[in-house]
Amino acid sequence: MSQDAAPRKGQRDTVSVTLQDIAAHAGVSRSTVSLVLRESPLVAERTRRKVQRSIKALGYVYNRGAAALRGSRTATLGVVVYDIANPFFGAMVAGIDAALHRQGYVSFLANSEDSPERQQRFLERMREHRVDGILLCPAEGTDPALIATLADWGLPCIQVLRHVGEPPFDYAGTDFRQGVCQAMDHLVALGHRRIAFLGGHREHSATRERWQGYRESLERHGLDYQRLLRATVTRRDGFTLIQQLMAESPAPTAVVCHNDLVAFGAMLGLKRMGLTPGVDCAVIGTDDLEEAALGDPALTSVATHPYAIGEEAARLALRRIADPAGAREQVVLAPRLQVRDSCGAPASSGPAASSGGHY
Amino acid sequence: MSQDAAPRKGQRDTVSVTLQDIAAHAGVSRSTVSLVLRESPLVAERTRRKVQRSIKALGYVYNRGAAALRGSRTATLGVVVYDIANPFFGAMVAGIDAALHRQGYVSFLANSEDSPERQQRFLERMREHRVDGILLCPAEGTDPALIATLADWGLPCIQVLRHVGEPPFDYAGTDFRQGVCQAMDHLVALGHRRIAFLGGHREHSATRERWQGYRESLERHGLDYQRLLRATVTRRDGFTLIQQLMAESPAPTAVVCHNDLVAFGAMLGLKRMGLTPGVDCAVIGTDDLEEAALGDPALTSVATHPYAIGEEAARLALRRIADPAGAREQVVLAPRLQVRDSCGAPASSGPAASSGGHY
DNA sequence: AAGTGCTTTTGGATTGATCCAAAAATAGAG
DNA sequence: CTCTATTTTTGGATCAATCCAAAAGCACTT
Repeated sequence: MSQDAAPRKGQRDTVSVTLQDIAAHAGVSRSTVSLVLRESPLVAERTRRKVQRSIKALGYVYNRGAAALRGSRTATLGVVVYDIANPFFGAMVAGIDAALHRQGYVSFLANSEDSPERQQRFLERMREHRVDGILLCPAEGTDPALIATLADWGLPCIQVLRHVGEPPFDYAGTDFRQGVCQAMDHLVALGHRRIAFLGGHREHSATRERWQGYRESLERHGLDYQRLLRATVTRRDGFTLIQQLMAESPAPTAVVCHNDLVAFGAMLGLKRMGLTPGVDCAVIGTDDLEEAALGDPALTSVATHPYAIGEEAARLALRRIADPAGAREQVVLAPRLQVRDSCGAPASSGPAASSGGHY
Repeated sequence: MSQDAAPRKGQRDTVSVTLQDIAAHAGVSRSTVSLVLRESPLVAERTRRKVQRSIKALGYVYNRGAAALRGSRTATLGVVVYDIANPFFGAMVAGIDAALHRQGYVSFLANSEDSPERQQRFLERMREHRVDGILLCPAEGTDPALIATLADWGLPCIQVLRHVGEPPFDYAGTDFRQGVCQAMDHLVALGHRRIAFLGGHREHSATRERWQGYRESLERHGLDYQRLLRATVTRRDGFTLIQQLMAESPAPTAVVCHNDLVAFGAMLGLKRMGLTPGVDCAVIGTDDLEEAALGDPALTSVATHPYAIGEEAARLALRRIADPAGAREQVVLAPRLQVRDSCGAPASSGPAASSGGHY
């Protein structure tokens, strides 16, 4: 009879070791063991060691679910992106992952595919799982009220890359406006005066910021030529649009692209027309993906540091969880123009210097 | 005094609505509400509706943590990949995500960066979170004993893409051997007789399978030329290795690459030498990433369907969770050669037909 | 009216940790 | 050798659900 109660070898997965068991083994109370596990400074050194020995001896596994039920943290976070197959987001998620891991956090990932409905379902599920916070790259068409809803739910939310709703909110991203300005300045310095902008999702903060940078730069440099082609953000779009554009008269001598994928497409489109990227038309991308350096020609690109954005977003989330009432923060990294071979001076001018304007 | 106990508007996050509250509101017991939530057929239709109305009225949020404590499932899964920034894995994760979401599951993601230590830490954390199962793309250098350890932990584990340890185990992937064979057959049919293989991680099932396909094909077609260049799996490797290879004498007339990234690098390397991919040397990739179709020239590639692999892996995981003692399964998808412009007949022969061998 | 076989519903025990106020042990001062 | 002050330790209540055996309700027979 009493034999039945003994823990059976090799079948431990049914009956798991609990705090109680360790307490008994170490000759202390449940509470003390709990304190040891949470590395409380209250516990005396000798006791701590004794308990830790018992933990090892019994092969104890901490039950985070049980801890979360009584405590206030789950040490989990929800991460929503809209296109995980895009290497930009891959790198960003890698950054998030690295930063969270260091702090003992772990994250649920969802791919919204830019569908607000999918996004909503995932967020509701995250609420049921009692995550400590959310990292959100809002899907296109996200209701701005969502941010307030999450606040009502008591769920800290850090927006990443794009943002919706009214400030103040927590946000981590890059200064896309400044990035485009850098690209434009560089082109103007090389002598370009007809510069087009290629691509950009419909209505989004990240797109608006780029367009703003484009328009501002035109004005600042007193350029008349303005050509802003909206489109989605794929390689194929770049391929198609550049060919339309180069058939116009006058054609641009340079294009700045919404992202690297569009730029790759544009370079390919130029080649398809028998033109040489960087000679017949300068091309600048945005993101500086790994492949940019190995393009043909190597692509000049505005580096937006997705890995770093991910890290910053994760850190910000942890700060907000620690201090939910703290002032909202906006971490905006500075982009950096990575100059390579895809943009030279305009065709008619020599390999001339930084004083623009002989076109 | 008693006013203080009343739930305060707009501050509901401190005191949450529980089953008990709903039971009281609907005039039934806690157990009945629980049954309704789990869609048990035991509950009478009238009762169900009454309870559901109360759930809506009180704005109840299911607490999955509490449910998991008493019940046996957490409806969560751990997913480990080794390079989330690689678009192949991005697509795979998207497939996993889609399949899990449909079943109400949600997944923790970790990026091991091919470090067995990071992988180990994550798996331990997953155990503490009591996930129902693991989808594992084992990091390079993973101890084969890991699979047995996970089994000891009572954690179902589906290996994806690569596998370690002894069969039987659960696995989802592609038949890489067959993929390489398809590529080789195609090249031989076009008249190629000197075909090299480029790239491949050190020791891995997924690499071994490809090499096996290469060697088998050489033998089957009676080819003497054999050149297998090991390397890691990046664009840069392809770029470097192809240039070494083409400087040899005799040089190959075609290369099959470990993945598309290596193939892109190889095409770029050929151009750098003044050669034309698809004319001076045929190139075939593996994976068929989105960018393959838009390469210059468009890349012929063995499609390995990462999204589908992700879906299959997720489905297999759910099956194994439902039936932990069931027979182990290996879901191996068939790859498909996607013919494009990067491989023609060898330079000296005409645009000749399917009867190989005039070289 | 009692008995039979269903379908529904129920309360108490249980899961495994944390919180908290209070008790116990120890150190230091007079 | 007390008495206080400080450091450690503790047990009971609690978190919010599920499990399970038993009770209640209900429709039919007989």
